[in-house]
Amino acid sequence: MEHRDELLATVASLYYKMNQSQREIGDRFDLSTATVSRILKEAHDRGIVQIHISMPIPHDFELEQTLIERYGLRDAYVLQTSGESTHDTLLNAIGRLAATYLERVIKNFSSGASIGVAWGTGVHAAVSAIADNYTRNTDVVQLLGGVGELVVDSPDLGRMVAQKLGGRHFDLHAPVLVEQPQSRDVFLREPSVREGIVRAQSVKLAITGIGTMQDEASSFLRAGLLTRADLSALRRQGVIGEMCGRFYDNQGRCDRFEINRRIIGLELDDLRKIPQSIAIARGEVKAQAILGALRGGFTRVLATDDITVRAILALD
Amino acid sequence: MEHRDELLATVASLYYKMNQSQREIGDRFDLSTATVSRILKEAHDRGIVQIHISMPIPHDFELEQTLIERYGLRDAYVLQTSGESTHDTLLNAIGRLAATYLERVIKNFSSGASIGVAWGTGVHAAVSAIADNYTRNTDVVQLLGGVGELVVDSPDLGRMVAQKLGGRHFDLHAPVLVEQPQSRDVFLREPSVREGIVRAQSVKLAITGIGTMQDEASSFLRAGLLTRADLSALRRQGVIGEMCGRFYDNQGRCDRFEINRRIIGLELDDLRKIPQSIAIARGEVKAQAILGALRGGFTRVLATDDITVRAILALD
DNA sequence: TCAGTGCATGAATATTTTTTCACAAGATGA
DNA sequence: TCATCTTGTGAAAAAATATTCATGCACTGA
Repeated sequence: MEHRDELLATVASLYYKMNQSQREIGDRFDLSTATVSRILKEAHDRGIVQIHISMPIPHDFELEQTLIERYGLRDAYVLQTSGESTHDTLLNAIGRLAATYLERVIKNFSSGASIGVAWGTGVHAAVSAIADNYTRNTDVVQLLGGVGELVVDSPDLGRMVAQKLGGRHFDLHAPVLVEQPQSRDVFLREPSVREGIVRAQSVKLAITGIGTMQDEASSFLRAGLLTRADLSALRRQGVIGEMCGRFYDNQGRCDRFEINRRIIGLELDDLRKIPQSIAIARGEVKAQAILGALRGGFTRVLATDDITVRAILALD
Repeated sequence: MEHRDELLATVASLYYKMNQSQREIGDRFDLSTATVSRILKEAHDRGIVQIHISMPIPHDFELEQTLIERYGLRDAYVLQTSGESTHDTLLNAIGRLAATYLERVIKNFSSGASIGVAWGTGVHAAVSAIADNYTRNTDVVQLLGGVGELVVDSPDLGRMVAQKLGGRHFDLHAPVLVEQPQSRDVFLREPSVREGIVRAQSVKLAITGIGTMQDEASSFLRAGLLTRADLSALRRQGVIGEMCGRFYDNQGRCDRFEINRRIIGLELDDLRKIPQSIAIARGEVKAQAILGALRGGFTRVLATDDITVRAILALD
C-alpha cells in the first residue's frame, strides 16, 4: 500500500505543485486522464492532499448552505465562533461578513439605485464595517420612522452609510410608533412622509436587523417605545419577532396584530419585494424571531453566527 | 483589501471544501465563471489557498522535471534529502522510489515480458524495495556476466527479483571481464552464453546501476576485477563511467576503449534499445559518470537524489 | 473637457477534467 | 471446471474550467 500512496502523492504533487495537466501526468506514468483524475480524487479522499484556506473571518459554510437551501435564501453568512466571546465581539465580526455582501451588491449597482436602512445593533455592526473608499453617489433612505437616542437606533446609521458611499441621506420624519392608528394616517398624509415611504419601497438594497420580544434584547424596550408589559402582551398575542418595526408571529404573519397599524415605515410585504436585502442578527434569544423572519421570507440574506443557526435549526 | 481577501477565501472554501462548482459559486455571488476562475487563481497566488501533500518519500519535482527535459528522460526520481544521512540510507530511499517505477512498469507488462538485471548497490537498493505480492510469472535475465562475492554484486539480485515476481531466473554463465578479447569470443561461441545475451537483448525492462572510475566507489575495484592502477589507466584514456560492465567517456562514447572488447554482457547500444530502463545511482562522486550515461542515452529513467543532480547540473 | 491608457469583466471559445459506459482480468464460490 | 461478481481500466461523452477577446469603465494628463 505504501507504493500506492507514493503514486497518489506524486501525482498530486505534479498536479497541484508543478501545475501539470492530467494529460501530462498521464503521459509520464502511462495512465489515462480518467485514471489520473481518479487518483487525484483518491488522494483527496485519503487525506494525502490537504487544502488549507486562511480565512480572515471564519464562516461555517455547511450551516450557510443549510440556511440557503432550507429557507430559500439568496446567500447566508454564518460566523464560525470559537472560545469565549462577548455578544458585541461576535456581532462585530458578523457585521464585517455582512459588509462584504453589502460592498459587493453596491459595487454592482446601476447608477441611481439607493439603499434602505433600518436601525438596531445588527445594522450598526454591518454599516460600521463598510469601507469608506467608495464614491458611488448612492443615496440612503430610512426604512422606518425615528426611534431612540442611542446611535445604534438612530438615523445616524443611515447618515454614516450615505457618507461612506458619497450619497445623500433621506430621513423619514416621523416616529416609528404612534399612539393611535388615526395618528398614523395623519402622518401618512404628510407629503414628505409619504415620499419617504415611496423612496423606501424603491430601494434596491435593504439593511435590517431582527427584533425579539424578549425583554433583554428588545430594541423597542431599549428605546422606551414599549414597556415590559407591552412586550408581554404582544408575546401573548403570538408575536415572536419584529423587522422594520413590524411585528410578526412564528409563521411570519403580521396582519392580525393591531400594533402594526400604528407603525410608520416600510411594510413587510414591501420589504419582501426589495431585490436585495440582508438582515443582521445573532443570539439564541433571537432564534425564534429569526426563524419567523425566514419563514416569512422578509430577507434574502441572513448574517448571523453558528450558535444562532443551531438554535434556529433546533427550533424548526 | 481585507474584504477582497474575504471574498477570495470564501470562494476558495466553497470550491475546495464544499465542492461547489464555479458556476454555483458564481450564481451565489453574481460573478461569471470566468471571474470565479480568476478569483481562485488569485487566492492561490496570494497564498490564501495552501495545498499540502504528505509524501511518503519526498521528491524534488523541479529537479526531476529538469532532468526529464534536459536529457530527454522518460521519467526521473530525485530524492529530496534533508539533514544528515548516510549514503546507504539515501540509496535505500532512492531504491524505494525506483521500486514504484518498477512495480508500475511490471504491472503493465504483457505476459511473457522479462526483466534484465545488472548488479551493484543501486540495483540492490531498488530490487530490495519491490513488494513481493506479485505473482506475474515474469522472468528475470542477467544482463552481464558474474562478478564478485558480495550479494550486491551477484546474481542473487536477479534471483531475488525472480522470486518476488514468481518467475524464472536466467543467469549468464560467464565472467563479466576476461583477460583477452579472444577469450570472450570463445565464451560467446558457447550456445548458453549466446542465448543469455539474446535473452538480455529482448528484455522489456532493464535495471542497472552506474559505475564510476573513482577508487572509492568503483564496484570493479571492490570485486577485484580491476586494480587501482587499471582504474587510473582507464581514467587517463578518458573513461568516466561504466554501465553493464561497459566503459564510456564523458560524451557517452564507448567504441574506442579496448577493455570493452573483453566484457561479456549486454552492449550499451542494445541497452539503449530496451523499451524501459532505469538506472539507480547517487553521490557527487558519481555525478560525472551519470552525466556521461545521460548524454549517452543509456537509460530512460534515472533514480538519484538532489545532491547528485545538483552536482550533475553544475558539471554540465 | 476629452482622448488615451490600463484594468476588470463576461461572452464565447478552447481546453481540461470528470463521468459514463462497456469491457476485460482477477477473485469467488459452487 | 465454470458461471458470477467485483474491480479497475480507457474511450468517448459530458461537464467544468481556463483563456481569449472585445467592451466598458475609471483614472490620467493634457
